[in-house]
Amino acid sequence: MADQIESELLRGSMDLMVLSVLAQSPKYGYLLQKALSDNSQQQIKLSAGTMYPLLHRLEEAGLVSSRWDESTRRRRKWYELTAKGRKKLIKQAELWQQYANCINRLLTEIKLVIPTPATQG
Amino acid sequence: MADQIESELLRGSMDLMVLSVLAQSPKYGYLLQKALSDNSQQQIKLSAGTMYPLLHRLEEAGLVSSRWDESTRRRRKWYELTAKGRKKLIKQAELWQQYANCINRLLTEIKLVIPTPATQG
DNA sequence: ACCAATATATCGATTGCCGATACATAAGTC
DNA sequence: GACTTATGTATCGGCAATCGATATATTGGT
Repeated sequence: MADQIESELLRGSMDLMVLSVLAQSPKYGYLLQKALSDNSQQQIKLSAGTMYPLLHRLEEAGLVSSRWDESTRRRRKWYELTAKGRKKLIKQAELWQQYANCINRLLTEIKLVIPTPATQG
Repeated sequence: MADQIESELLRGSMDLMVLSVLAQSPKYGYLLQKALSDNSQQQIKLSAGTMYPLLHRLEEAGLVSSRWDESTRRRRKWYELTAKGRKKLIKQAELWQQYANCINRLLTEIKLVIPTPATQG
């Protein structure tokens, strides 16, 4: 089916996607990769080289917190949203809606896109 | 009203926006800035430092062609889409739709997870 | 004479993305 | 036993996009 989405378009919204997947439930990195892939019909692949630095940045910014789990056979670092992270997510989601509406309006004007009812905020 | 959209989210789709605005009609840089701003309810600002290199890249890639107009009092460099540029735009627009749908699906799902905080024990 | 708007352009700093690489354990196969 | 694949976290270097600052020049208004 649909190919993986070009990285060009992804730039800048990886944070939003990671935050939204973590909002569903806490996850460790490897699980996050799978979840994002599954949730996007395998269209969005988050490489390890992108993901781990990203998670570290999110933690640095206080948007997620992490905790090592050594009780399992494989050591895993679990991440979960902080209260700050949830607020940020909500804000970023609203921003995204605005942004997407802008682009859709542009594309609609040149008739490349069939107008869809505006997504609710 | 709505603020200008954060550059974070914009990264990677400036090409698409510029191509779509140029698809409406040929424009020179300064006019393109105004058009993009107007078409987005002043939400998207394309700085000169971003735009000119971007236009040069698009030309380099054969997606737009340029022509100096010296007949007016101010010299202007007009840009218009090439056939290749139109094809690229159509392809990018489709890709955008896919991408936007992915994100929207993610954001829709978390709304089930983040309802009102009232019911939380 | 002065200042804002128009018009194009480059440069450097910053940052995000990603392939390559490294390391380690676990599970399955020949 | 040897080999491969999957799981799991992490860093590094290269590449490319964004943008503020800066430069240059003309036009129009007060």
